[in-house]
Amino acid sequence: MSNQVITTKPKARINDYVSVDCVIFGFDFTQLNVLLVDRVLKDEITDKEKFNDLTLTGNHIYEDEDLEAAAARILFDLTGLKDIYLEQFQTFGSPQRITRENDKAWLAANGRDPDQRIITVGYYSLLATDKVTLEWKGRNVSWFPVSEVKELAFDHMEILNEALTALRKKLLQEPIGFELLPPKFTLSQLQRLYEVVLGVSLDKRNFRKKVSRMKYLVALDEKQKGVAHKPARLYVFDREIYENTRKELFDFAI
Amino acid sequence: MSNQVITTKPKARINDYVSVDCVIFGFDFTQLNVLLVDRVLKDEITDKEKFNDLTLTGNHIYEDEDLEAAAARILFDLTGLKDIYLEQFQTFGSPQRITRENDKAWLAANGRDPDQRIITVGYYSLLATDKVTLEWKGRNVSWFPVSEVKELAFDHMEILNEALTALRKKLLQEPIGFELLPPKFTLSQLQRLYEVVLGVSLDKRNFRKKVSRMKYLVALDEKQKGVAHKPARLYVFDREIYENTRKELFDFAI
DNA sequence: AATTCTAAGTGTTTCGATTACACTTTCGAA
DNA sequence: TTCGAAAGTGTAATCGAAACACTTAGAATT
Repeated sequence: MSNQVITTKPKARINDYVSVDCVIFGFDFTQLNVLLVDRVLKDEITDKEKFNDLTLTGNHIYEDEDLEAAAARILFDLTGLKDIYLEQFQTFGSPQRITRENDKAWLAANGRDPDQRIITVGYYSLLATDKVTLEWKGRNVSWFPVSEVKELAFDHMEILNEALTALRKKLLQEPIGFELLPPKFTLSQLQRLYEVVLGVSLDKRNFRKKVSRMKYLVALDEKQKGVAHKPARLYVFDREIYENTRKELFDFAI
Repeated sequence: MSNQVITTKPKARINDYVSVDCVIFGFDFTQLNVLLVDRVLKDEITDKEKFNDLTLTGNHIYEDEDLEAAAARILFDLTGLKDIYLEQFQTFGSPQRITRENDKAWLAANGRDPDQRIITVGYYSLLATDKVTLEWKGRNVSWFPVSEVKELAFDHMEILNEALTALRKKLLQEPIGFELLPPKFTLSQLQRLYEVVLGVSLDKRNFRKKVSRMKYLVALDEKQKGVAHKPARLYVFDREIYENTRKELFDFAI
């Protein structure tokens, strides 16, 4: 059986036992959202928005492809964007990852061995845009508020939970929140981001006092427009200042 | 060719493309050490203690085996110990992991395809003992001070560096230092552990003030014996108190 | 028995960060 | 012109971090 290669890259998978899954987070100034794909083909959908037919976006790894490159490729397919923030957070490889009957049935129906354990390298990514494809491989794609997702297909709920835990830890230590915001943002938007992701509420004055110490958060001579209240000042994150002034944390929690 | 199975477990590897590597750390009250294996068989050693023939301890994953179970198995083989602290820290899967000629030659000589990319799930483990086997699969095994290891076979130096970074981050946030100490230890030993692992020097009085706030660090009515100076009080880490009083950190570094 | 060596153990002050808390301002919309 | 809604601003109290030097207890030596 001949296999016509039409791209310049060889597209052979390294094997069927390893995949990369990508937990794509987005922020709409109100909630933290995650991009989910319906595993049922668009044509065949009967019962809309059943969470247990929703999955994270995953894919196999090609022969000459780095793990992170595979995650970036998934992202590019869904957003058309490159150079997106990506972070490897955990690898999942329990032999009993798939237990539910409907998951096994889906795998069998899609030509895979439901008892074959797959090792999945998990990445999460942070998007500052809500522009994504609405369809991927003939399947519906859409944003869901993380707080409302209670059940997903396969073990993807566990993967999402671990991604969220990793994101929170990271956010507590490094200024990655900016990856979820447009280049120019207000302090209230930034505060809301921290509140939503960490699940806490923060005092406005104390928050502003704290961020005013961060030199890499630069105030612009520019204000919000078209809002029905006092317009907020806009800020940018200056990566260069951050890289030059960042210091290691040595406040240990023994 | 028949293959006699003598254990009760099926010993088939899931495949040859995935492995688990285990970075085994130990602490001798003076230095942080790492357990390394000479990839050259004992019989064949000509030039002793060449770092570029030293490797971390890794292994394949069996069919019915969890990733962490595979790491625990490696540990058990080397120490005879179970329930060792284990932490998954990163998965390595670059297609160009092996570049050096001597590494490729070693793989070829050991019946493997030197150009076959292997995906390795990295765990680190913390040992409170220096008791380990001195031989593993016919190879020398020994402790080396982490600070003196500059070069390792394959990409194991990178893996060790990432493990060390992960260990430091973890140590800054959770009281895992106790895993590297015997059940009873002195405050000076604990301080030295933090200094060595984090690569800093700490003020004795401030350190003691800080740890005295940690309720799970329990002072015993017991002292060091046989030391040629004022004997230090012994302490234990009370895991139960820790679990019951631990609170999430919400001091974010924006 | 006295001396020496070595690490254990102990308190105070200064400084900076965290917390708690309420009113005025500026815009668009009605 | 008024109203609604979010932006923006300061102070006092408390807590933790950092800097810093001498005394004590035991083993080893004389």
